[in-house]
Amino acid sequence: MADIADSPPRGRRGRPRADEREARRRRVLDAAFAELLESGYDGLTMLGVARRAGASKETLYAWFGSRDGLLRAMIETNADGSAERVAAALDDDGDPTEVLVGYAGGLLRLLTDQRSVALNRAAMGSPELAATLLESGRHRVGPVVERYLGRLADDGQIAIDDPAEAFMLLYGLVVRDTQIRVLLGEAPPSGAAITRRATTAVAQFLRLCSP
Amino acid sequence: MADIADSPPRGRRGRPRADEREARRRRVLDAAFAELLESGYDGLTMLGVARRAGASKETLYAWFGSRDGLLRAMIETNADGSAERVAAALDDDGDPTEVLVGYAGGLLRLLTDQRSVALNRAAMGSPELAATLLESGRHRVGPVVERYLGRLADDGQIAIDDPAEAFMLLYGLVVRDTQIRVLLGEAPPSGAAITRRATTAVAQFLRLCSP
DNA sequence: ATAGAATCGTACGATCGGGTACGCTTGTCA
DNA sequence: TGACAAGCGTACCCGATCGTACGATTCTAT
Repeated sequence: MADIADSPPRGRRGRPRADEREARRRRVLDAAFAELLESGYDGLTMLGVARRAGASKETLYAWFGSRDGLLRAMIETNADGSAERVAAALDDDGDPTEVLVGYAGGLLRLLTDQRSVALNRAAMGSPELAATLLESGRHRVGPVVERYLGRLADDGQIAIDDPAEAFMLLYGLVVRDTQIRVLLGEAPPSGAAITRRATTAVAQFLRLCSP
Repeated sequence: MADIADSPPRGRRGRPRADEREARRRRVLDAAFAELLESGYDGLTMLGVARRAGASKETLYAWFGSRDGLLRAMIETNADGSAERVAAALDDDGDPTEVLVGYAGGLLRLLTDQRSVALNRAAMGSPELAATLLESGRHRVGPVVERYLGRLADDGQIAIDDPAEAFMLLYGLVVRDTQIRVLLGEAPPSGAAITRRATTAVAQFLRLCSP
């Protein structure tokens, strides 16, 4: 239902100022996300996006080349934000438990976030998109976490053999099958549930990582 | 590539014997799975299935009513097999560790099985199918495992508060993000990797479930 | 043998979405 | 102020697929 904010006047046309380009692009991507949320991968039509964004089909093709190009742009936009948030959560010299709980909560929130869910669902419908998502998402975030865990191990705070293995363990304890369930239509966990899960998962992780 | 075995002679028509009906139905479902595997949810067309099964479109509509009806039949067929296998794995009075390792391996194999993967991907494209999958899959298997864990707890073999919670913990330790990765196109784990994972996961589970 | 059921093959109508083309409008910049 | 770029609206083509219809064919049952 949520329509686009009408920042540019209704009949807006003509050559835009440079700073408006960026806003326009965001508006189009927002519209695309909204369409994806409401109608799913199949339901995402170029005409629908264009209408919702107050743009024309031809503009979309000029900017993104094709429907897949639009989807790719959406994935990359979303991944950029995710990677930044994860890196920020781990860039903290405080108590490892707290840092990890913060990261774990963020991870759960991220994975069950509306946009991520919609994109993951969409990616299941196209091998190319799936590869893009895997590449720009998991393969970019994993190493960051592994480095952090490696540092903890070097400091003797935890005892692990392999940072990658430890990362997967932590991931499993935190996420379990939550993401799949949400992808299949279950309601995402509440904020309280996320906090609870993050806390117990990190506790279990630390318990498994001490002699 | 794998084409259909040509049990019924090429030009086969006319009223079939009763025992052939069942075989025919399986052939059609097999063909549908093959199409789904190769071409995905969007690529699964009634004509394609009909051709591959050596049947006609009209027959498919007579049997399944619609494209969604066919998909639903596929999900239910697959779920029946899965539920049976899980129940069988847990119907064993032997050493809990061994039983759990057997179950864990079976679970991983199940979740990364080609057909399950294809069906899960398909379900992401349609809320109705997703609900069907969730209902006939997870919601049917979960309670079985929880009952088994509850029995272990009653016998004092493990210390847990809530069987449901314990089930989720075990699930997380076993599966981690394996299913999602496979859904997104990564290669499924090898048999050896599955065994390894099942063993360590159960060990970790038991370690977390003892005072 | 004969009737009739099940099914094939094929054709058909309808809808829908991707992608393209083009004229008209409206800002920006020189 | 005038030229030009950006973009809207709309119409159009094309291909694909769902679902339906119907005659022709071949097997089973009586």
